Amino acid sequence: MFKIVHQDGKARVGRLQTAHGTVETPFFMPVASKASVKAMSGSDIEDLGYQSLISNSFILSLSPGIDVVENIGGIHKFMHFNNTIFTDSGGFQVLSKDFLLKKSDKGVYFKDKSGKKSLYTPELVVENQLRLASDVAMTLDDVAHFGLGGKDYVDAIKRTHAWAKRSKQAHDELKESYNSKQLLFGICQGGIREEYRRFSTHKINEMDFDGVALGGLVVGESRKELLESIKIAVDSFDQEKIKYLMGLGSPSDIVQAVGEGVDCFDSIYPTANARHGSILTKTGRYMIKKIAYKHDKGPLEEGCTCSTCTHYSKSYLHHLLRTHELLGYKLATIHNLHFMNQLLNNIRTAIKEGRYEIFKNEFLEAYFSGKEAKEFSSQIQRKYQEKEEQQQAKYLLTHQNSSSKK
RNA sequence: GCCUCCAUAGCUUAGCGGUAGAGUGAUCGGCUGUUAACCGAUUGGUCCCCGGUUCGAUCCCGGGUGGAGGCG
Repeated sequence: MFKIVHQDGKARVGRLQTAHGTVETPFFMPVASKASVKAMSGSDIEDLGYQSLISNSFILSLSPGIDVVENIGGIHKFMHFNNTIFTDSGGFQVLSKDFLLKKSDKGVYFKDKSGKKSLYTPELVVENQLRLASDVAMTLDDVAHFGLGGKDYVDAIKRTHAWAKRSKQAHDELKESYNSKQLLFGICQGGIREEYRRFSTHKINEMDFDGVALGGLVVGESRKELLESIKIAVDSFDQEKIKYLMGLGSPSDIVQAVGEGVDCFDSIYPTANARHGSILTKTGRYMIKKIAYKHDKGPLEEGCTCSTCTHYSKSYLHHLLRTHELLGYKLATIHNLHFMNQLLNNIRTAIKEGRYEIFKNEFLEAYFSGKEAKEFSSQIQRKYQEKEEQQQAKYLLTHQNSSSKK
């Protein structure tokens, strides 16, 4: 199921075995909520070298419906992706005003676009994921909004634990009738309060899931608070278990989290950024739609081996994304996902070679001291300065005029 | 040559006797378990010109100029 094969400080390389192959950790999963990594086919994701992705059973239950995917023979066949597929529970969607109607100890009442209300119990959510035939299912959890009072966190924790227990029981009972080898991961909550997080981690750990996840993070905390919470949770989890930090996706955050012992990530970060024209590179993020790239003949990132960078220029991507050409979304997504996969490759290699700390520091140094970012910020500063001077001159002029009239 | 209509932000245009909004574009930023090809900020106007009426005209009147259409 999961085996650690290299350890370097707190960072480790492991192997997660699922019904659809082995995934080497640490790994990053692109998000395919509606059974599609936006702009990409399942084969595209395989071609980029991804061993896994994550979909969302709640969102699939709204459309096309669990039965549709089940009847076609499961989510792998449905979206034509043959490696490991995780499915999320819908727990994160309790944060969404568009979905959430009401929470109760029974479960969550969600509404769809038409306003139709349905109850999602932990048991139903587990069964939906079995019907989708994903390789790894997540329990339904209850996420508190960041910054709320202690009571909200305590309620969320209590519910999450009760639901986790019910999920596990339902999964154990149903698994056989579905003839499934699906794994089930439990999720801890607790926000950024140390005692809450520690308590929740401990409780979830006790229930002996196939893997454990850190939930309720990356929802508004500072980087420092996030890192502290990760440390606490990782510390309280059984070290032999695979640890999944849900929702984390920026390159710098991942590099740091791996250093604390996290094995698995998922996020919309690289894909959403790509579609919005934000390109990931070793020297930081930059915006391809900026006027500066209109005539740039170079690739998105110098030295990148992705199919976008080997075939197309910044100028072309600049044009495609500005004119909302569909190809632009795909080419940019290819680059960002290639970048992430490459990053995780490098991370694993560094751990295997016992130099993770050095790798981490070098990466962060380069990522945050991006030449391009610096150049542009100074350009902007200059521009604003000029503008301010102009406005001041204009003001003085009108002021003089009006006072001379008087 | 005559008649009709039009002229407001780079573009497409609202609008009103008390000096103007929108969409789009442009510039910049943000996206971290996605119903998000999205969201936000900023920038942007001699309201075609010259007169007249009026306390006050982008608005009403006259004359230009430019454009569109119609008739010769």
